[in-house]
Amino acid sequence: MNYLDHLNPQQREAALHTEGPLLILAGAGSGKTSTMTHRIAYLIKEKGVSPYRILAVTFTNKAAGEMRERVEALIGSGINMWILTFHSACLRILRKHAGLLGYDTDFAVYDPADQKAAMKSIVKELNLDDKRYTPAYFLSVISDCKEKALGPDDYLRAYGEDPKTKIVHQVYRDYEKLLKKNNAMDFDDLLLNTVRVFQKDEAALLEYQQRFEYIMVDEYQDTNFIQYTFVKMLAEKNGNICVVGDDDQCIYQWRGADIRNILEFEKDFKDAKIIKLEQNYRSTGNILAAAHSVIEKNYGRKDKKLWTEKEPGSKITYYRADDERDEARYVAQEIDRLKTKDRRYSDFAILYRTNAQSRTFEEALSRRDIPYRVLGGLRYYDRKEVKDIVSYMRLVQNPSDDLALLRIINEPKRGVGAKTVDKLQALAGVRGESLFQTLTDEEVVGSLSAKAAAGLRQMVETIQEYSREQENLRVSDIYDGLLVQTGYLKALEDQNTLEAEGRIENLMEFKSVIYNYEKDDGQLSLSDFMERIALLSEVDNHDENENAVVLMTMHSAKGLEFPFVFLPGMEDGLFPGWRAFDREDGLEEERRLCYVGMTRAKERLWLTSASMRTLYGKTDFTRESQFLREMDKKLLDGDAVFEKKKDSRTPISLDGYRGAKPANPFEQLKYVKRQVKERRETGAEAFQPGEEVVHPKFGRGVVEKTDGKIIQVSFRDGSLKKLAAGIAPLSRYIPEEGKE
DNA sequence: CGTGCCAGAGTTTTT
DNA sequence: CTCTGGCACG
Repeated sequence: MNYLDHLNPQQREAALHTEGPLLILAGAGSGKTSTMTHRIAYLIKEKGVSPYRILAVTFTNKAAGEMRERVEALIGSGINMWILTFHSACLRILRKHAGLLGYDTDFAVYDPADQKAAMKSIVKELNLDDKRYTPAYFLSVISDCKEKALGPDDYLRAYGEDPKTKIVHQVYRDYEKLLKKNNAMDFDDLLLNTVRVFQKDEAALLEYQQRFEYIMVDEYQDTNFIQYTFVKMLAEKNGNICVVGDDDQCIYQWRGADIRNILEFEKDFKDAKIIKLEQNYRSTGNILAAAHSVIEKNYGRKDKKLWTEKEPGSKITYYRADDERDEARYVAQEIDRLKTKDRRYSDFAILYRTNAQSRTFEEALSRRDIPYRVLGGLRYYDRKEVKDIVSYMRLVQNPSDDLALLRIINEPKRGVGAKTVDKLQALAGVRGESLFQTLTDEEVVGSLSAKAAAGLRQMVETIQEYSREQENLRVSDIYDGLLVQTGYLKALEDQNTLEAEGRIENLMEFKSVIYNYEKDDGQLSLSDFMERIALLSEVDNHDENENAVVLMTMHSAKGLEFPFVFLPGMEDGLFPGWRAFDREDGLEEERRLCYVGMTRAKERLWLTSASMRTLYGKTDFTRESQFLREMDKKLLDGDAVFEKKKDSRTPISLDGYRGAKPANPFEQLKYVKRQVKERRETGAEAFQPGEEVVHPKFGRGVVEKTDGKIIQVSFRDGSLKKLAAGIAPLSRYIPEEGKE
């Protein structure tokens, strides 16, 4: 059992406690994956449990992949064990049992873009006022319902009948009908329908209950009602359920995650054992303490406090920027400063609250030639060109996929407009066949305009050809063939714009995704491939080996860690976001998000804010974030949060604005803006004589004098250099903790 | 049918 | 600001 030796006592206890319900409260960075994988290894190796009888569910493909890897490292590879995401586990079950609900087992999985397209057609059909009722609105209500296992009628019962709910009810029903007709399920259906199968078919439920003697659930704090139900049904028989989570990291309540699932685990499962993992192996003491000083302000959390054997490390650096560009400039500068040769760019992460913040950082990083990668935002397979080509592939796989056909019927342009499409749809409806079927009828096609007919014939032929040959071709060949033969690639090339170029690049990138899958699985079939990408997200695509600074939202960063982390935009209204004040526990969730963000950092953490920020074209003064105010100030360094500490920059105060009091806020704003601009242009923003600075090449030094344009610095190596202000990569020297 | 202009909206989003 | 969707015009 020596492999359990690396575990600390609590971890080991958790790994050894295999029978009965177990809740592992695993704080950030407390080695929960290690604990889980060792627990699995213990079950298999020591208790002789067949891997076949173990189910481990996670939320992300990444987490599942990592867990599998680490289990295999412990007990050898090639194990037939279900280590899957909730969705892929359900997909597997449904591929077998969906017939029970009136689906073909080769049903399609609709991603959000498909859902939106489907919903749009419904809203259009019902002639609803699409100002008041957007597809997005209905989809969010429906998703909400499905997470709570409410069908259309249940919805009406739960929310009462009024004009509005009646409309939603109607739309919900139509949506369900449409999906069923297209033999498709959306993401929420995967879970809901699995539960329905279990409810409907006792034998099926029993099959899985008996098979899975041991069940493990990761990130339990983020489970919603339907996931909870799924787990509970499966675990009811054996009761050997182990859930791992951290109520402090529940950041998806707005998506239906129910924090009560973890808080009330002991009530749900009698005689549950609870083990807390409180030793943190990730962050330095100061980072941990600062994060704790924030999260402890929350009510209703399980009492726990992380500790570490690590040294306190540097304090948290706080920088109050003039505006968002100054903020980005500062971050880029800090990265330059700390990117020494034994560091990689991928050691740095910039984690923001909203995707809209990424742009300024991209600009600042490019300016310094710092490589970076933005994750999230527009998702990979949400990009138009990827979506288009995937639609072609879907058609090859299943020509009667009307939604896919509609998407690409005029992409590239074939002279098929709305009128033609309406006509074709009507015809297909009357004949009771799919659109594609209708298009194979030469008589129908012949009646269209010459241009449209020619284009469609070519398209139909291509699809049919690949459809026939898909068994004999590699996915990448199908992909290439479709791009060329449909004229899609050529149309992009002919555009000859920067945008089209970017799209082509994305298509090439997509091809390398395909290659990667083929490398793993030489026999990869088109349907295998489609299955995999259906449940893929961009963060899964993140290549940790790429040497680039990582930019993403704090939400996406959950579960990741980086030596150096920047949390920009620490301002009331941005973080916590102004919407957080609507909901009772909105602030608490934002605070948890702040905790998640801070605990991503291993060595150093920066918090920044901008005193002025332009968002959506509007510029406003900001107030430092409530979370900054809550944080233990002893742990902060750099610009003062509450009292103005020594700040080498001349602060832009309104003192210089004495002329026109009583001050008009609008005039004041203009004044400050002018000052900021002036500083940026003259580069006079930063340095005063006597100030300690640091240069990536010359090292540390002291500013001798400056006229705003040229800064004269005497460096420690004895050299005296004249540097161009605003251009030379000079930064203020920030002492490390414990030194000087 | 395709393009170009304007109005309106814009947290977070594991699958 | 910057993306999207609807509508009018060529």
